[in-house]
Amino acid sequence: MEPAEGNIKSLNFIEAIIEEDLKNGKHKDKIHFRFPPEPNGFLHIGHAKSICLNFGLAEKYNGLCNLRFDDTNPTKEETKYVESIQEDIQWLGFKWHDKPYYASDYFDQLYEWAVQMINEGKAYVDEQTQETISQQRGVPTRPGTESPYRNRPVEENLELFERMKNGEIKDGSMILRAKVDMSSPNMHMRDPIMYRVLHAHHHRTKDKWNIYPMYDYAHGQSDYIEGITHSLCTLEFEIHRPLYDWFLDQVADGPRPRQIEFARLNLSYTVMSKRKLLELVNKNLVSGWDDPRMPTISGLRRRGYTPESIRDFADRIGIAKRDNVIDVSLLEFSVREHLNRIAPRVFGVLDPIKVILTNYPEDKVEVLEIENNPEDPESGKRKIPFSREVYIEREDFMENPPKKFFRLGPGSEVRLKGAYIIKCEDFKKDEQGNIVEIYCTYDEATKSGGHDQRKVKGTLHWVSVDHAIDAEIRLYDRLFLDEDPAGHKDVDFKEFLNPDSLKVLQNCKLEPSLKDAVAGDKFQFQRLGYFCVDLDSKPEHLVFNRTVPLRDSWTKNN
RNA sequence: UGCCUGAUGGUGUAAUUGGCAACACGUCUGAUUCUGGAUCAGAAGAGUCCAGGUUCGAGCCCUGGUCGGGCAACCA
Repeated sequence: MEPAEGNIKSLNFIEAIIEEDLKNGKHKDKIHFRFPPEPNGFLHIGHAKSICLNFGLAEKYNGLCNLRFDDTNPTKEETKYVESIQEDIQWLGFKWHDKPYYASDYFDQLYEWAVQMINEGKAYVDEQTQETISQQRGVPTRPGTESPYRNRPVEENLELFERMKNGEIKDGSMILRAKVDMSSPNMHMRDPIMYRVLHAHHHRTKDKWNIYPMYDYAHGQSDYIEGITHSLCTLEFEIHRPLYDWFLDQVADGPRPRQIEFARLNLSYTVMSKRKLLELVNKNLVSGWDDPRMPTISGLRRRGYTPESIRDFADRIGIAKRDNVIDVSLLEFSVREHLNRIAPRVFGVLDPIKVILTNYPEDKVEVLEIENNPEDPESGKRKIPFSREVYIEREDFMENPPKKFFRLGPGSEVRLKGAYIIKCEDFKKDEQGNIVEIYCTYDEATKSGGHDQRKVKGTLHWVSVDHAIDAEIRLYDRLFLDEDPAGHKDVDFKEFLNPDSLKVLQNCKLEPSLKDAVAGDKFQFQRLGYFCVDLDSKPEHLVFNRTVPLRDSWTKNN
């Protein structure tokens, strides 16, 4: 994963800014980033991009990165989300500076600054209705009109704001507004709201506050309080930057943070908004935030993705300002790449059909040695029992195979991997015409590792019937059938849900070494794909998730 | 019709003060393989949204367009 020597990865535009600043000695202390999630949902792969960016930059430039919960809206935020967010960041392998920070820790300071702004005539209490205020704000093409309360005396503002804080004011009946510019072409500058009245219980400050600051006011000030140097956010906040700077102007006298925007991640065949993901969860269209089909970090984790693969993915997609849609296959490439290196190879038959080796002794059991991972010489070997009856994959046999079918068919030969070359002599069908048993002979001289170098085109995975253990296997496919499910004006994204995104297979046959596998263990089921043990798995009922199939140039071309 | 912003192979990202458009994924060949995986070798694929201009020379600079994204929550 390290770039080859001489192949230095070029800087993205944010790194270019940082290096320029560093060169000019702009930052006296360490550069300081922050990742500021709102605890109102689980983190997804788009957040992973941002996490890798912020924490990654801190690592690269020997700086710091805070985790700060942007918890200014108690009506949507919950403790369970702050817990999952911390778990996900740590799982990805990043460490935040010091301790988790919270915007709510700054409510007192924010309040004081607001009072100061009132005193300086830069903020006022407005008591018009929401509709009126919205109307007065006007439209982007025409200036807004000023509120009749805009120039009310400081004393009055002070008193009213105090009453708002003390809980004497009804929700929605008064707000504190910054006095900026009602005629600005930037709607965010038309006297933005700083505080609203909310008699809501906050997950941390409990019932202390009856007013809560808005994002625009709280965010930049929080950055400033924490000494953030680079405040990275997504493109939709670009238009907020003048306001971000304006609020900073009101209080800052030292070095101030600089907001830089980059394009958020879009992934094909999925949705990436917390609102939509929440909807899938609430309507039970998925099993939860960590459903393996979800693009959440917890979903990917349960699906069998590794932190390394996600960080590698984040690395590959880069950072820029133009809108982008990354193909999910790139994410899949990253997991395969990592799992190929680390996942032990095992045999598992998803759709078993019995093969009987007619010339193999009835009671004989051979213990064969097979290497665990040809990609990893350190991984050693394991023992696997072989006997007269084995299961192979149903689709590895065809009664009338096409020309280039390298597997089993009447009269043809294949190798059972790690064992012998076998030849199909006959097969049996039931009344419905389904093949139920295949009869083969084995060639004793072709035992794996022996001297006979006879080659056959096909190699199959298999499991000894008497030694097989049963398992449930969950096969996942993309959650949506449309490349951009949320991109249709007239069709709800849920219309594009893939009805076959989950297939549960029972009575799959696995090699006995898998008996003690525990949740999270990852394997390559030879010739099939990468699988991991699911959270639901129990010793008496193993459950595996398919993380991703192997690349397959056969089915792709047929 | 206002403001902000972007445009480079199919996808994503590069291209130092203007100097032969590069890398990765994908695709296609071939080699190799006891995984139709992996690996290795190679190829095709853009002349940089358009039109002008400056320059010996423009993806980079200038002018004017076109197209895409965002902005009018007491959300973040």
